[in-house]
Amino acid sequence: MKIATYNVNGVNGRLPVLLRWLKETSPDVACLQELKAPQENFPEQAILDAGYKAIWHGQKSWNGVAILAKDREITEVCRALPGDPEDEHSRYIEALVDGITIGCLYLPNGNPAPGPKFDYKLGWFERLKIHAAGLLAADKPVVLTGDYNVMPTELDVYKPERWVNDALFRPETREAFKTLVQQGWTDAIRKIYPTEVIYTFFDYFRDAYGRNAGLRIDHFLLSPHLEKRLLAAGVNRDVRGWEKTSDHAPVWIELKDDE
DNA sequence: ATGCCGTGGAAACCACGA
Repeated sequence: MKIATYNVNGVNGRLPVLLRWLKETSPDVACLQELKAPQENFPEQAILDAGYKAIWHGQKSWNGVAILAKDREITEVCRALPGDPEDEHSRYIEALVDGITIGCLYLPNGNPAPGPKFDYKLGWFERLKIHAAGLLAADKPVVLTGDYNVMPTELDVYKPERWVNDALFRPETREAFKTLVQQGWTDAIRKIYPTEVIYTFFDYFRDAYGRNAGLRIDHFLLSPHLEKRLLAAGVNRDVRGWEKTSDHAPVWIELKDDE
């Protein structure tokens, strides 16, 4: 089973690219972030026509997450990260697909840091850790994937020294990601490629893609059950070079079928 | 060091992103 994640940066503006990517790479499950569309403006029919069922949590202007599945049922578990009823951002949706719990997340950017946006990011991280610990304790196959807005190590940044004070790379942010992983999760890309430079995001300007001036901020965290089933992982880097494309590239994993 | 680009929504600019 192939599972992919893609920060589309506007699901309607990106629809031709999204449909082409689905057709060319044919993931069984696709987690989308940054829909930037209210609930009623999600392009459900076009996605159904492409062969995918979908659940989504939209929001006017910003955020928004979705889970798509081809030829499979999607059973929604929740559409908010527990722990703060005041949080109105659409940044988390969770579903069961083929017995796998799939958490699709869009972690806050957090800039400028320090400040209230950075506090919100760290608070969101703390809630994610609590939720993730509960998922591990349930001892089931789980994937937590999406745009984490974190470069975990210097290997994941084209010029680390320029990012040390940025909310995506500050010590507090890296520490939060590290302690999350240390609960018992596996970073799928790093399991397959421990030392390679791999990026999932390239700024739109100054030809960041052409210069390979990127960041690795979209991640797959796997529970122990799924770590054993991991066959392959990668980035659809060429998608970032398409016309009218997102500033993120899709990331994917391939899992062995359950016995 | 920087929003130089891009999106959405409102209103011919602004917020936001990483």
